[in-house]
Amino acid sequence: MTIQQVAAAAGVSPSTVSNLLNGRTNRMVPATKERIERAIAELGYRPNRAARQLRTGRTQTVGLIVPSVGNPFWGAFARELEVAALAVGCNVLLCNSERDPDRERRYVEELWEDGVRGIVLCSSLPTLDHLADIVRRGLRLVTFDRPAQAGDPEEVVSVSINNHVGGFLATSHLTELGHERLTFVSGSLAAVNRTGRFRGFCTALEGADLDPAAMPTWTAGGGAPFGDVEAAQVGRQAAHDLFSGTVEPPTGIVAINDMTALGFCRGLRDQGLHVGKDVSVVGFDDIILAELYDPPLTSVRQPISRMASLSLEEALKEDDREPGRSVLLRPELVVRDSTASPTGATAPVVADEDGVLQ
Amino acid sequence: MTIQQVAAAAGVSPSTVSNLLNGRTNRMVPATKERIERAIAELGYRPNRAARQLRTGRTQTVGLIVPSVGNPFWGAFARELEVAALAVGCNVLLCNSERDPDRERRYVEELWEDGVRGIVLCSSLPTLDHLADIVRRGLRLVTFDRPAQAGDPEEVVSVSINNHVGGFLATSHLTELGHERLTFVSGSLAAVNRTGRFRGFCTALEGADLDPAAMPTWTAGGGAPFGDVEAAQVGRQAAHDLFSGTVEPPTGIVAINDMTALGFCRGLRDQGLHVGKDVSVVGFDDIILAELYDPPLTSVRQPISRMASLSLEEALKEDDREPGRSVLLRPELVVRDSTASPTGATAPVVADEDGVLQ
DNA sequence: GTGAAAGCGCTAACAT
DNA sequence: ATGTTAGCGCTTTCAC
Repeated sequence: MTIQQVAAAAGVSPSTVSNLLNGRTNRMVPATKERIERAIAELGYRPNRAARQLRTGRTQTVGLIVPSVGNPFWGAFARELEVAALAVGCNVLLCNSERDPDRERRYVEELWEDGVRGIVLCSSLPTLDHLADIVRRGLRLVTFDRPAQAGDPEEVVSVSINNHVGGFLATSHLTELGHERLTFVSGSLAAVNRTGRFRGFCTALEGADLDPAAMPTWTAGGGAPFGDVEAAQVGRQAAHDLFSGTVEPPTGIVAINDMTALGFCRGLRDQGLHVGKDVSVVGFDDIILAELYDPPLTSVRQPISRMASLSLEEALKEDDREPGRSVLLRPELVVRDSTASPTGATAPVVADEDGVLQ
Repeated sequence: MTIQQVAAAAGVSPSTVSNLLNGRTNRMVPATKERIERAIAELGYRPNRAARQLRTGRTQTVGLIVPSVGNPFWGAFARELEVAALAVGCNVLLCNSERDPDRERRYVEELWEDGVRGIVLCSSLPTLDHLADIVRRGLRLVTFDRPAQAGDPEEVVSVSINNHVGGFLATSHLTELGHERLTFVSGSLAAVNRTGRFRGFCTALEGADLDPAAMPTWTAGGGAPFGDVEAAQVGRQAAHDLFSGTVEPPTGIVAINDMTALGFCRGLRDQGLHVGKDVSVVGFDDIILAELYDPPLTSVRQPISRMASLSLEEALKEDDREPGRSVLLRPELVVRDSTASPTGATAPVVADEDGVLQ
């Protein structure tokens, strides 16, 4: 089934069919349009993408590179992006980078050669140096959860939440409950979003007249930089380390994400401690399992649906770029049962029935 | 960067370069080979896919259609499939069907037009009628978790666990613990894998001299057929219904998957009941969160890594098809703390440290 | 062992 | 308002 056959069937030339296919219907008389449309329908014709792409150099595909779809947060985000893409007739090519710059580079090259319209990149690595040349060659790159950094190619746009605010919300929730010994638990901090959250943690502590430097700290064991799937393992390890050492352990935890938070809760349980009673835990992302967990996890929610459509929109934009544009959305704290005041009494919190803090 | 320029730089014709690119190195003298390879390296040449595909009609892409990557099980599977694909230089195009036949059909058509080598389909719908014509036109279709059914196009191959065995393992674990009132909790049973699990449930009951028909039943509320993301909601609703009615509730639950099981646990908690004490719950899939949950969830594990590589392999096979081939792998029961004997005493179970039943 | 040439299906100047 | 035409970059007979 080619455009030629359709043209023959409709008694017109291929270019007229092509014009119809590309929305230039103003260049033909309605009767012609109708004839072609009938021919297309009858023959069940669908244009060949490879030919189209070879000719125009463009595709209807965007690439999505996430650290790991094994992490439900990225799964959920991928799904939202796909919904947005579907609505505008676009495909999504999904890749897992495991936050490995080499692998990321390889995927980006691959996607670029595939002719993707743009790439939504979710790994938040400290620099984009490994991708700079491709961006300079014209790749439209959108970084998700990684605001533009000094040194980034200026063409890159970004969509993320304000991680500083997120870290701040999580932490001040704990200080307001009366916690004075807090620990920020994360795997490697070598990701832009992570340092943002950590800065928010420090800011909130200072706002509560607490000294960040005086807090019990935990650092992911050397060697293997944990991937996203191992996030839970990180949390579990942290709980073991923090509660079995000689240092007085914290009463509240801010975790880098929900998987880590849930792993931490698991680690607490390993030691017979109770989340929400002995220790308060705040997660980040508000994945679906936060609500399901026992106890339901207090978490900082990211508006992923909105973020997905914004990311897609940016990834598809043609040339009217606004270089270096960063969109920062506001996260919201969802208070559930994993946090309470350190004495055990729950502090009064005003929240709607979905748990969103007012 | 085109093949012409490489040819010019190496002082040969495009066809010789093409021969090299396609592994036909036996057709040229080693010196030529080397010269071309140097030219390719120096110019940083990479073949244009669109042109290649237009010419050959083939791609290096496989399609993957899952019910929803929002469900961590599918996220994990997608990741495994990608790993397998990466190893053989293949791309994966990921789609969420939400188990909607129309959407599925649309995606399959889309992928087919995109020239994918094959499609791995994970939705387990009762029939493949909506895809029969495309399969007949040559689409290489692999159904995951959906053994071939009577009426399927014979070209379709399948990879799945033996769901009957899985349902049996889950259920007999409970009967061996002494449970006599069991309920199978699932959303719509209109999926092949689901009926298999349910049959295993019945078989195990009969093996324990219990009458399936005498068990308390629960059926997903009418109207909206729950999608995969709503699986947790299904479980929660089931817990509410089963434990607030006039019928004597079950002491053990076999859930269709872990998300539903976790939702069920949440629902039990809503009513002040304790999983593993008041009620035993077995899930299915062994997603990463099963292990993290409180209490850790007993679940039927699917060997997804193995299943992913098998699926990919089948999807990529050229013409040497073995029509109707079904690969059935054996699931294994992972016993954790969400199951115990109805009296509250834990029955002795022999398991290795990872919880795998011996 | 290597090259010339045709053409995959489509689009977009450029005619008319 | 519609048609003619020249490729996009590659593969693959078929010559030599």
